[in-house]
Amino acid sequence: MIDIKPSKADAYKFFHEGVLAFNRAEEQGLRIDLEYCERVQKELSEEIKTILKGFYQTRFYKDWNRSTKGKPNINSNSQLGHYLYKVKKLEPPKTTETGQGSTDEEALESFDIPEIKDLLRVRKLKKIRDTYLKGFIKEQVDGYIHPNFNLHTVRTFRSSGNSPNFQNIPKRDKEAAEVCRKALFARPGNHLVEVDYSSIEVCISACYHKDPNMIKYIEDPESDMHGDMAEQIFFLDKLDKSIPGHKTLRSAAKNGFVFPQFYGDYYGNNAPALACGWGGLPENKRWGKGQGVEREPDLFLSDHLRKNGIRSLRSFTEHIKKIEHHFWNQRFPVYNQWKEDWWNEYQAKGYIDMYTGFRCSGIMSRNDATNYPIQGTAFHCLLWAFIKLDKVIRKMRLKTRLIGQIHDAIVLDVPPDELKKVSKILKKVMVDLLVKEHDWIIVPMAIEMDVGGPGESWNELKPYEMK
DNA sequence: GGAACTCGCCAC
DNA sequence: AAACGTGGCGAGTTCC
Repeated sequence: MIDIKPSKADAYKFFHEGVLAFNRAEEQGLRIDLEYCERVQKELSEEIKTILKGFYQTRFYKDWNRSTKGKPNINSNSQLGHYLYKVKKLEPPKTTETGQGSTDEEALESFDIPEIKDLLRVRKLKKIRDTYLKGFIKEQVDGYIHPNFNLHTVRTFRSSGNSPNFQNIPKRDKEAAEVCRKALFARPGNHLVEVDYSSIEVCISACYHKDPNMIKYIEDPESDMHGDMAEQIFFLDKLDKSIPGHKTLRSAAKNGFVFPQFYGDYYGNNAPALACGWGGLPENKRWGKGQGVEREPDLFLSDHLRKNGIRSLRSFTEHIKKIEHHFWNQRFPVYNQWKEDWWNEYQAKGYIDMYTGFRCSGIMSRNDATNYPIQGTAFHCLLWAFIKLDKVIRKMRLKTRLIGQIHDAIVLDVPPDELKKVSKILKKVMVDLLVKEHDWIIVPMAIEMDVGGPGESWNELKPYEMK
């Protein structure tokens, strides 16, 4: 069978159109509340000052100060590392790429030294103040920022962003997300809208490996891959879906096992991450009674695991090793075989081709070779929709503006009287047309939309019923 | 005094 | 046998 794919020329034309569409979005930009940014910067500076005032009085700081040749600097992680690991001779919980004792949040938290908690708090506040608020102010012109989107910087042919980077504004950390996103708005009276593809990398991976079990998970709305993995990992039965801890355990399975496995991680890293996810680690290599999330009233997860013969990280790791084997050999064997075949093909040819006509060459690891096509192609779905939407919106002379993009999501500025119409166009273009015009998309695609009220910030978006 | 590097941390 | 993919950016540090 002849495999018809877009050519490199098509890929070039596609990115050329993408650059133009992104450029129009950059020109639009989004509104920032400059006064808010400046006020919060000052408030953060005050809080930092107060924390440091106390910190400078501590024995911890004075010892550090004495042991450092030259000017002491509390922003210097190399000084902190020197003090903790050379002067105080603490054992580094982990090391960096270059073999130095790590001073990241996870490493520092393991010490339970109150002064270090202050330093971590300061680090977090400075991140918000200096990377985000300061970045917005720096790039602001007449109350608008114009984030840049690039198509020429990424090995996988994804996009990147800068000045400011619109693609890494805090979201998971509630405090940081609120402070940063409260600065950003649609035009006065308009809705800020964010529409994203659901699990797009999982869908696109299925288009490559065509694993029937994975396709079933995608097609059946009643099925739940992460829920199933949580059941298997934590010895839960079906009834457990109604218990309060289920949500925690499901997201532990999703973020501690399933996604890392898809990126090429292994059980040895998954087990400690999972144990953190339910609250059994890192303090205890062996867990006692009454630890972790409550599985049901008076039955904690540590007790539940003990009942199933898992009393320590060691036995939990063995358990996860078996689950990994099952995951790739029983649950998704076709995906597993595809990874093997794909890797062999790369080794034979020296490059990999995507459905979208792009070719990645150069030295790649096993994980690279299987991750790149999925990551790139997933983004190309978004880009295809972005280009199409840009055309449709202009042709229809709508006042709605495309203003940015975050790999699998599009951000728009929408007047109230266009909201309903735009939500229909989004569904039509991002789902119906995308699938119709790409014959290699063999699974259903889905989108979700969040909308802010008129005049509300990016922090206030709520789910929107698209119908 | 700037380029290049390291580290940490934000996003998907 | 080996062992998590892609970026940007601020601050500190080192090199020239």
